Amino acid sequence: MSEDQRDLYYHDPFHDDQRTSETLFSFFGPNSTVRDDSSPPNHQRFHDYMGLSHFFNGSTGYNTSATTFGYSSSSSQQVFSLQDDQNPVPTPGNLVAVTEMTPVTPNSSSVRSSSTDAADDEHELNEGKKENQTKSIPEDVEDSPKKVSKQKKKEEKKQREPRFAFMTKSDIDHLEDGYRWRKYGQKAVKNSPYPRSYYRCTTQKCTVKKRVERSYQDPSTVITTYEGQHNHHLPATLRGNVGGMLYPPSMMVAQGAMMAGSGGGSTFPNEFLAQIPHGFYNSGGGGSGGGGGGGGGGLFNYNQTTLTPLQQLQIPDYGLLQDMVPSMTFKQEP
DNA sequence: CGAGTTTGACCGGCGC
DNA sequence: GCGCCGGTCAAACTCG
Repeated sequence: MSEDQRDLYYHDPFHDDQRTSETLFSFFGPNSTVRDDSSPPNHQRFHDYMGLSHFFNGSTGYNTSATTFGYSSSSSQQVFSLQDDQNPVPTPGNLVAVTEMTPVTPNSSSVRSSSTDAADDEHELNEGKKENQTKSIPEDVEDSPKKVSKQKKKEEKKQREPRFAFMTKSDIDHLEDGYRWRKYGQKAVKNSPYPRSYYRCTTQKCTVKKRVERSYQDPSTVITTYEGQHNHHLPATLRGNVGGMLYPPSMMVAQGAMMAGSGGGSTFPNEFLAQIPHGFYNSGGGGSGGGGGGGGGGLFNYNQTTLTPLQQLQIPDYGLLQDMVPSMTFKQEP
């Protein structure tokens, strides 16, 4: 993995930057510009925050502007939350989560290479790898299609699937998000006692991958990184009609608009929405749901999982959320 | 028996 | 060139 990637995955939102605990939510697209440690203080960075509604409206594609946004999160910690323009407001009981979006500069060299590159290279890459690993082709065959594909690979490598990551307070490593995933690897993470798991969407021809790891600084925090874009709907058969639950018609429309607007689209709203409301859904599904009782003060709880993205998403109020996910009971923290 | 997980090996990129 | 490291593969294994 390149240094840049390391920046993306470690320095930025997940590890080093946790000193500020503001980047609980991170989003990056291809060739993201990496924010370094000399980034402005938290409140300054709120200048760039945007609400998820922007995504829904398609007004800002992840790859067309350098934007960040935050969302409120709940936990026992207190940080601050975003309210209207860049006024970090303390919100007792809420833990701030911030999504950082970084501009996509096609020619940027800040992010490149590594075997995890673009998921659209995946098939080819895998095939190449398979060949390499299982057959160990002799050098003199180098002229063959393999070489060509290698070159092609290199070229394509510069384009990578959009990725976004977020952190959730959870005892569960692999959060349900409505999609079906197959684990294809696990690696020990440097400087962390917790392994990183690699998942791939099990749907045929869907190249979306995700990584799940636990923050070594805050073991209660799970870091999930999505890469790629689903080319299919949520599996309807999975734990009830998840897809239907996840996407209220309005959101589906907004999603479509966003996709069209950003030219090629981002997986962000898709995945993000999948991630968020699913917790609602599950929590409410079986019965009373875990979110009702109060306790540590989550916006909602999913078993031991606390997902907390509401306020900064600029979702107007909890009533709306209630409308979106009727099976779930929401409560707002003071 | 099929689908998913585990795990050791392998590969490629990158820094030194 | 070498070693480190992240990402992936695939055989073996587990589970329902």
